[in-house]
Amino acid sequence: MSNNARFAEIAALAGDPGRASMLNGLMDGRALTASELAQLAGITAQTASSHLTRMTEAGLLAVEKQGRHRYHRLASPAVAQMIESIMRLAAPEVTAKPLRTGPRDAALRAGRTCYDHLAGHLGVSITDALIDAGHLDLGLDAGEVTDSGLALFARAGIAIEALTAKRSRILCRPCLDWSERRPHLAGAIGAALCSHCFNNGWIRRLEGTRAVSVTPNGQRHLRETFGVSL
Amino acid sequence: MSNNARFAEIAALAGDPGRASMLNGLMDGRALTASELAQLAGITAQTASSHLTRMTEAGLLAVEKQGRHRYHRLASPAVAQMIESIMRLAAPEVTAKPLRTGPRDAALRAGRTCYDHLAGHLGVSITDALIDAGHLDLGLDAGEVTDSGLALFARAGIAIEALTAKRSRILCRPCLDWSERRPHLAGAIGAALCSHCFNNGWIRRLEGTRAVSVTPNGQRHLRETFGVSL
DNA sequence: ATGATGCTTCGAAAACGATCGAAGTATCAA
DNA sequence: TTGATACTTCGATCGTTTTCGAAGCATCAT
Repeated sequence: MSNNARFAEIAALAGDPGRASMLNGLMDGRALTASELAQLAGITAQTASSHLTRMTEAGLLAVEKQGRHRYHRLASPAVAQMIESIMRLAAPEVTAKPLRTGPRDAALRAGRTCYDHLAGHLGVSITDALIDAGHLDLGLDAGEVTDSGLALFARAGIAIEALTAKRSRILCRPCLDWSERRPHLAGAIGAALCSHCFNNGWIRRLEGTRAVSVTPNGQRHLRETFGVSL
Repeated sequence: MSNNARFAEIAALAGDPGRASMLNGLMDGRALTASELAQLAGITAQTASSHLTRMTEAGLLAVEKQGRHRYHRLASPAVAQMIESIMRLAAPEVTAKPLRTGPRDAALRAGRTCYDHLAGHLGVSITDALIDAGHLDLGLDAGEVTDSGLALFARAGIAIEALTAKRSRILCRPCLDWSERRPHLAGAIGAALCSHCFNNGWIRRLEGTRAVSVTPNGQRHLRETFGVSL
């Protein structure tokens, strides 16, 4: 198959509303079952199954069989990056007034994971606090951690040297937040910060969703260490 | 329209073989006429016209009217980035043996522009030379210019400070080369290096194509300044 | 075993989108 | 004005894709 045909095939896969919903649903990095994805996309199990098969064969998804469940996840960070780059074009003007989609997903808007970093009000608040304090500098495409930021992460016990050492991944970049319509911190630093929060019990995942809640302990640490007011 | 519908719409636009050809053809950053794009995609002018209209309305392309010609180009670097991220997934294994597509596009394989930086044998050679000499360090996602690299670019008259100052764009990153199946230098540095080569007459665009050829003068400078052997 | 759950395969109906011929508008060159 | 070129619009056709009901297979619980 020619390069161009493969290009079109990949893009076309992402170009169906049902499949697009599933891909977006997997953007938090977790693996979901076929049924969950079907419900998420608002289609029947049969339809979802066919979509999932096609996306797996094309290398977009990876499957893991566990008993009678089949867990689907994005096959690689490269897939997540493609999805994000499409999102960015699909995003309405950042200046558009934030339309509230209803109280149903208040928890998601408050805080959630976005592939491997933090998003929602939580993610944006942390990012804003870091920028305001001069620890971080975000452009449209890339970003940089300042010297004071490096010192801060070091004090917090996040080893930045280990991240910069293997330069296989971009250290610091912005990622457009769906609910807040503003950028939050992504890249290796964003991922490290997210796992740090999980590991220290600062945040907890709400059972069965991609939403996360901040524990009282986490609230204190985020305020004291990073100057985040939630 | 919901976010998800817009996401699917954008992806679907890139998911048609004809439109995919056009988008790829515009990846060198130039603006092409509707006829050129139609021929490139192997479709009639009518079909191309409808495709171009749709992509323009969706914000993927920008048009400029000049006499009876209409010049189409990618609407923004964000569009180029999306295309590249899809390309990356569509690319066959990098380990695959480089299949030669015929002598017809030998010039393109030798050297061409890729959106705003250099690609082909030329682009990869420069990148390799910089890496070998320890001026550059490229990972999968990101890259870094070493101190010796910064000094080298400064000596060559490329103002890196101006690029790092406005951090709105990523400075240095790899971009997968189609013909060489290996990464070449992209990002703000890649773009700066490319225009430097054009401005100093080191390379010249072959009339009506995205191919570039190295002038004798350029050959000498590239060898002496950057240690590139072509 | 028996029934329930999770998922896939098959097949047919329905919707959609790409394509191009034909005709129309706009610009250029005499 | 006349004819050529560049592009768009209209309309009809045709192939593809999506979709879901029905049925089948695999796993689990009892």
